Amino acid sequence: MNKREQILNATLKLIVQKGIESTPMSEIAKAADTGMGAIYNYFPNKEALVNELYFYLKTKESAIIAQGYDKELSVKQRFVYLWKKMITYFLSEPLDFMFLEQFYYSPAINPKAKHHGSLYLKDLDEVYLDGQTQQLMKDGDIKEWIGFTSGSLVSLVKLHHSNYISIQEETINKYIQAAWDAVKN
Amino acid sequence: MNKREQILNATLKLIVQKGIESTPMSEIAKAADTGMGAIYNYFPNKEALVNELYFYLKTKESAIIAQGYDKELSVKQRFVYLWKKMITYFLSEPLDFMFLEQFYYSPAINPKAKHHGSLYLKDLDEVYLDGQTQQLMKDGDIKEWIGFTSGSLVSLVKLHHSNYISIQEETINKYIQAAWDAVKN
Amino acid sequence: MNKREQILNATLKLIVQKGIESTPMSEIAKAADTGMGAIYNYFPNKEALVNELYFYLKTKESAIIAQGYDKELSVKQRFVYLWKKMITYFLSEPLDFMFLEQFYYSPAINPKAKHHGSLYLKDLDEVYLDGQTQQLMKDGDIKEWIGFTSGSLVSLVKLHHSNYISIQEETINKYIQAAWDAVKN
Amino acid sequence: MNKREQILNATLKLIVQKGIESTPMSEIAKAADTGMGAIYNYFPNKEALVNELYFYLKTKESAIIAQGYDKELSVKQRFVYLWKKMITYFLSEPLDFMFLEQFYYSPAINPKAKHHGSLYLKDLDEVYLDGQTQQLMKDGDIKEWIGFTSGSLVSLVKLHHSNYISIQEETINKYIQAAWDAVKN
DNA sequence: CATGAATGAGAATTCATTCAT
DNA sequence: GATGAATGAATTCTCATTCAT
Repeated sequence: MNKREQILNATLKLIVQKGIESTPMSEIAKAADTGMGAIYNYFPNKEALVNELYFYLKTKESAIIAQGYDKELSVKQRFVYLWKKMITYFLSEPLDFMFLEQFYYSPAINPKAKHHGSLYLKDLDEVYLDGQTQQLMKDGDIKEWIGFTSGSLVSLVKLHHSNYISIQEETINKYIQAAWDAVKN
Repeated sequence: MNKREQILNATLKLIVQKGIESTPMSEIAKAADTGMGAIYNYFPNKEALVNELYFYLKTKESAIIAQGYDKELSVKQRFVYLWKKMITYFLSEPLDFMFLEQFYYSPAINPKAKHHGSLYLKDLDEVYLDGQTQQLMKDGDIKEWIGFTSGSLVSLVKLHHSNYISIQEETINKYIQAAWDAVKN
Repeated sequence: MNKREQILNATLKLIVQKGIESTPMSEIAKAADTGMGAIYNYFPNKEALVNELYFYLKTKESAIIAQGYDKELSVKQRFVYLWKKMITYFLSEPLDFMFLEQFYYSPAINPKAKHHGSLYLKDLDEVYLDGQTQQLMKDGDIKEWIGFTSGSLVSLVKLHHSNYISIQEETINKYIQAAWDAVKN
Repeated sequence: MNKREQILNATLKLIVQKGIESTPMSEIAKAADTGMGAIYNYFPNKEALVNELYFYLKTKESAIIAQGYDKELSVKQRFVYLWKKMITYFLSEPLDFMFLEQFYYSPAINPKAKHHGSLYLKDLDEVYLDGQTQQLMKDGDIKEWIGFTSGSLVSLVKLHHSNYISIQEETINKYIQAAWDAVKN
């Protein structure tokens, strides 16, 4: 892990725990094991650091979800594959998940960084498009349907990380099936 | 509107627009049309103000959703009624919605205020319980199923308020039907 | 006790315990069992209140010390009487003593109130003057000698109220005798 | 003089002149020729600053009084030496003296800092102990006797710095002799 | 007269950012 | 490049004083 990533990860951990404004640059420096000045070699200021962190995590998320993805599978198989990848990732990386959730609406994240949020949807777009073309899935705006599915599944992760429920590996499949029931024709 | 609510509403508006830490108490006072000191007569400090705002909105949400609710209706009718009420409320009150979403995970909200979040679920609980008893709905943890449904629908509101999509009255029914398809047997 | 004295005594207690600036007018009002506005009927502002308290205590001190004083007694008898009166008073009224000690030098007390400090010395002045005239006591500036004696005895009260020592009734006489040894020819 | 001492001395001067609460940190910073933030590198907060100042002056006092002290001298010589050193120091450093006097009882000084007050008494203790052993001085609690002597002499310094009297070099000896008369057998 | 809510100036403290080393 | 002490603007919070009731 290079110094830039050290800084990003230290920032992630501290910000999720204490919030942006309760996390001084000095503490980030300490946690990243550098001096404060060094941070300013990689990021022009605190705001940029936080925004780049958002971007960094979104990119990471996309990469992980797309990993091992096989375009040749059936619509339903791809549907299950992608959503399962996402849930698994978010369950295994609470900090990543909580940061992204918490700052989705935050004015601390500028629109440019936020926009990147939709990049990973390309594969998903295709699945839903194919699903509609093959009459397997309900008609309508694809962005809306993806949001709909995503919301239901992410919601479970949210409850899990809030300690209201404890999601098990086997229940994931059940809920992905339900998500499919919602969108299928 | 009494002074306490004036302050809460001014706080809501400013915090959603600019974030907690970019909203000085002095600006809240100005927006609420009081002196700064008056705020401290109602709330011991800024943290408490934000937490009470969270609590206040959760209470408001519960009240609005439960309004006009008829326990005698069928499971499906109650399902539709409650979720529609929620979506309509969140679509009509973007500030309320964005605040609650944004601070769900925030370390700025303490667990006590957060806990209140689940209070309004009593009616929903009943619907899902009845649904399972009558074999109309899939088995499993009710909290999980409510989270699942809620997530899918809230997600649409989220996209709407992010200007990615524009939800119309008629599409709401379509998505509530899909949410039903997900949970029904 | 009239309201003015209620306020003065509440002020005394709170200020000795917590200091002037850590004692808000609102707390004084509460302790004096009045509203804040009432205080401003008796004292134009906080500074005046504190200064009048100083003056009030100095007057009280003078009155108590002079009480039962008999000018016809011998120099030594009067010396013992007055200093014993003073020590007894200061031992029995820790708050009075601590306030006067603490604010002797304080810039919070203006010179006019402070000046009053020497009023009660009239009787003492006479004792020392008579003592010098009768060649019983050492020559020199009377203010200095009174200060000298006063310092030694007050110091014991100070140690007592600081819990470093515990002065007993019988030891008072011993130290007044020593104080006499210091000034006698 | 290092920055820490610059800050302590600026604090001393301002606090004696205007009192703790009328001395903003910003003014201390200006007087110490630093930024406000720098003060907080040396002292965690204002209260700590004042307490450390008390401790600093007590330590300074001890050091100065003990300077050049010769344990081999007679009891009386040592008695005269130590008290003269103390008076001379307090006469030459009005700020040190007035600060220590003013805050002896102040709730602004915590017991820990105050406790240090008695450390310098070790040499004095010995003098009084030897004096009693050699039957030169009156019997009784040594802490009380030291307080007694100290009080009488300090009182003169107090009057001097209050401009009620003007102590001269030659009169010091007179009063130390009187102090000796008080304690001698 | 008495009350105590409201005001807002003023203080302590924090922390992003700079820059001498 | 890296460091972290120093800066001082900005923020939270307090509380003396006023004044409508």
